Amino acid sequence: MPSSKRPTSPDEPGQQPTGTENAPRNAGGPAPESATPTPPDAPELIWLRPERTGRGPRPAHSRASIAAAAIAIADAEGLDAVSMRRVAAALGAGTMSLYNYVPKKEHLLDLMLDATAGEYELPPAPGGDCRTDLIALARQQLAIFRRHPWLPGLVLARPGIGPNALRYTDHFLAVTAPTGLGGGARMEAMALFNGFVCQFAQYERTAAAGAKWQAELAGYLAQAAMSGEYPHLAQAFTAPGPPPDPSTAFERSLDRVITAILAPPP
Amino acid sequence: MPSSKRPTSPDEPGQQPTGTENAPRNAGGPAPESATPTPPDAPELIWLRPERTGRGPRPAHSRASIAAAAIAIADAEGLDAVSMRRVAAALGAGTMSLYNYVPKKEHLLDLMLDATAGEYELPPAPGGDCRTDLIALARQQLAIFRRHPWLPGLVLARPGIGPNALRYTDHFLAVTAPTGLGGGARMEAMALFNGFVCQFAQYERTAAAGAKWQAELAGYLAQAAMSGEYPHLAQAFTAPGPPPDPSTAFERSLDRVITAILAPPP
DNA sequence: CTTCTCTAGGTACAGCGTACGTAGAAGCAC
DNA sequence: GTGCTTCTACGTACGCTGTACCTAGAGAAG
Repeated sequence: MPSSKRPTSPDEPGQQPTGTENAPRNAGGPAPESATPTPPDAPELIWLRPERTGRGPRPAHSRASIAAAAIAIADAEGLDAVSMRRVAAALGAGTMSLYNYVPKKEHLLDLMLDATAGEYELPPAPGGDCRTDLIALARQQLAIFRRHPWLPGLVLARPGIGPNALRYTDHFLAVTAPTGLGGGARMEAMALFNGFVCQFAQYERTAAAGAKWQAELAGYLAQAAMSGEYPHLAQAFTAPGPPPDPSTAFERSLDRVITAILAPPP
Repeated sequence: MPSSKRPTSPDEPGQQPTGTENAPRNAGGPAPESATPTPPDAPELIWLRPERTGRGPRPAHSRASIAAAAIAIADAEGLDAVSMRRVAAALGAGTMSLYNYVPKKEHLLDLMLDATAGEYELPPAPGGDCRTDLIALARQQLAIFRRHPWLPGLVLARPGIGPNALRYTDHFLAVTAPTGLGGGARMEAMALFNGFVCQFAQYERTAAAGAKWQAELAGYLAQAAMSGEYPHLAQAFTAPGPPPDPSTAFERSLDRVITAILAPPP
């Protein structure tokens, strides 16, 4: 595959994901010649690779410390500042040494993703009222997203599942157990729930990104409404009554989402 | 701005978006010396820049043709194949000529985004039943997303609003007018609605991305459920009853989302 | 001790976005 | 018409990216 640089998106659906450059290795040969540096059947999912095989010298770093270093950079300077060189330098390591821990940059992102999922403080057991529990969970999720402005974009682009994300999933399933919904339905509900919080955080982030951008957008919208091409938009703009309070927008929409989740299956 | 390469995300919220390299130009000087190549107050939003000023030679290309070329590349080879060089070559133009039409690559993405929003075939007036109209709209949206597998990722990363997106917005507002909700509330409803469809499409895309990846994920999940660390996950896996049919997952969740939208304000 | 496997890290390459500068074409004022 | 101005086209160059490949050397297994 000649094209490199696939920073966020996993891959296209139409073509084989990554097997192209691994498959031809030892293809057809009965004896695997000499050694196997990263064997062809190595799992794509980083969580399926053991962190340490216990053979050679002890690694100088851990997945946790690598993730922490990358997160620190992303928090301070944005996700685009997280390059392999940058993270390696932050760890005091050579650039290519990082590749001993993380076969591809995507996996570094996976590490970051799951590390943030470890920031949840989940109660040992659900509180009892499903709606209350879900609201508390959503608020905590939004807080984490706000703490790491780059996170929503990453979550939306890469549906990764690491150990910490599993802990979260387990908690969500526990909280929604009283609904009587089946496991599959509750997973779908979780997707809806997470998706909403994540998108809200992402919207918040871009809205806060720049006053100029927002002012321009408002101007463009107003101009469009005035043009007469978009009558309903114009009407929505000039409608009577107070506009909805933006500071409670999250709770308001969250309420609708939870209602949708708790509704009985059709 | 030393850091370039910001493929999808707009910017960090903490720092000024792009004014850094434009502001110092002619700062304090009373007379604007000589010419103004891309003046400092040029709008960030591409839709606020006129496509043609009518002075020099006629441009050889149009925004529409540029967007079409970029979309063709993205459809065929994925969003990462869309580089300025690649698009310019597809147009038969020199790389840097593209920058006469599109000041930054982000704006090229905006063009692509709005071009796909032009693929909706919207009826001249709402059909009458709000739920029916919304279901039809969601199906059309999903169809567009499936036609352009790279689209969900882009939409999730960049909340762009061009002329075609405005047409869509206007239609949504028209369809939801009978709900009695205010303009702001209907905009929030639209965000919820679009977000759901987009995330669903994005999920579909990654699920279809590779059999190996999906198999590994399933294996990892099963192993996690077996480990005893995630009791509710395990229970959800072994629960009795048929798992929900994946082929109707979209309609099922869409139904919940529409219910949430149509619910009266609290 | 030998051997084998693992880690650390340097070098190199193709490709990216785009700043900058030059050459020439087309519209406007006269 | 002439001349000025403003636009378009595009080559070159820079700093950055992910990562393939290779060489040493450390440390456990036999």
